[in-house]
Amino acid sequence: MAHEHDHSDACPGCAAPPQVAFARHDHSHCAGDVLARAEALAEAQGARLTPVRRRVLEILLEEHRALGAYDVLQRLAAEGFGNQPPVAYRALDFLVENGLAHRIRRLNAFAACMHPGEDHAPVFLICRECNHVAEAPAAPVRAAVDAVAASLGFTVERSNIEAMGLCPACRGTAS
Amino acid sequence: MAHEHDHSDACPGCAAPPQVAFARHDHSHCAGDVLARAEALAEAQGARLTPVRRRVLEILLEEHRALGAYDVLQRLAAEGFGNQPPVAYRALDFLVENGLAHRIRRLNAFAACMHPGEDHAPVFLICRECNHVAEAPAAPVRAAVDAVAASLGFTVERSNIEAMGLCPACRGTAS
DNA sequence: CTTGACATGTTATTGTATAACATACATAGG
DNA sequence: CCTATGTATGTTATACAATAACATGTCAAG
Ligand SMILES: [Zn+2]
Ligand SMILES: [Zn+2]
Ligand SMILES: [Zn+2]
Ligand SMILES: [Zn+2]
Repeated sequence: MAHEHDHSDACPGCAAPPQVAFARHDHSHCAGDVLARAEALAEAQGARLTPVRRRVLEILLEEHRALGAYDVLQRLAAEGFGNQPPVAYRALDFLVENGLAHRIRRLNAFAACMHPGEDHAPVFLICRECNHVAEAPAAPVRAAVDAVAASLGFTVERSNIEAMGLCPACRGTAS
Repeated sequence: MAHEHDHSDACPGCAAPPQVAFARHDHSHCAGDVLARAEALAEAQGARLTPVRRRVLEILLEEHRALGAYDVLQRLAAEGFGNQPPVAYRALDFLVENGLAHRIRRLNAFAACMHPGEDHAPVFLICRECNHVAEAPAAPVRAAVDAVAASLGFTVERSNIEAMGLCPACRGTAS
């Protein structure tokens, strides 16, 4: 489980962020679901989801938002894991490398992947007001990138597609 | 002029990068052209292209590649401008803000905009071998991003679209 | 048991970016 | 002319992000 408490109760980890996500997903259970899928995926790939790595993934899922490496590190240290930057960076890099998390370059931060296993080329929508990050599937976007790259003879291997703007909640408030 | 020397001669600034860009543009004159357009654009927008700012833009154009803020700073200092980080960051931020340069987050670097004034949503193609960066127009990509954002009620204001991969030259070499 | 591969941990350093404040310079209003 | 105001530049200092290099621990193959 991603949380130490019953998920059907008020969930501090999930409910905490005031900006409760603009994506329409089952927020109260997504963390647990994703973690289960992530475990299966790691197993299938022969990747070892060790305690630190797993805990980092859980932390990202519990927060349900983008966290800086040092934020993660702080939590790890409080739980008895190493308290030096490489501990966090190595675990985060592992997760990114294995498709279990993403790096949000605009924020110098990391977020759990909400669709592990599904071969996806995600677009990240970042609200400039509440800082909430949504991971949206974007096959068409990736296709368009590939097309323009191909026209220049460039071969795309990885891509970061990040958009800043206003989420529905914050756009309403701003009026 | 962007250069102190006659551009029809061998141009150290322009010819230097071994990887001569995979985009098909007139490299020997693009810097001068872009600078001229940038000046006109700044004028039109009421933005003041002061000596430092202009010099930073020239540096980016001369190198014709993505430069870190500290690379730029080093050159500025060598020419008698301030030698502290904010000097470079402020000029670079100004250029980005006014559409005269772009920030390549993946590289923690900045590059002159090759199409100033044209309302463009650029895609950056970054070669992992030679580090060359090409700025490709990408209206279809931006449209796709807008579409997925709209479906979630998100309003896109700015976007970073960066792709890592192999440029034509390096793909040939790698074989 | 020894070896090798890999994960974790630590120390130290490098690289990137901004806060806060001081100074210069223009230009508009009195 | 002179001062107020806005904006640009410069400096010091610090915060934030990432990696290099090395030491220790763990486990499984040979
Ligand atoms: Zn949740
Ligand atoms: Zn928001
Ligand atoms: Zn050139
Ligand atoms: Zn290349």
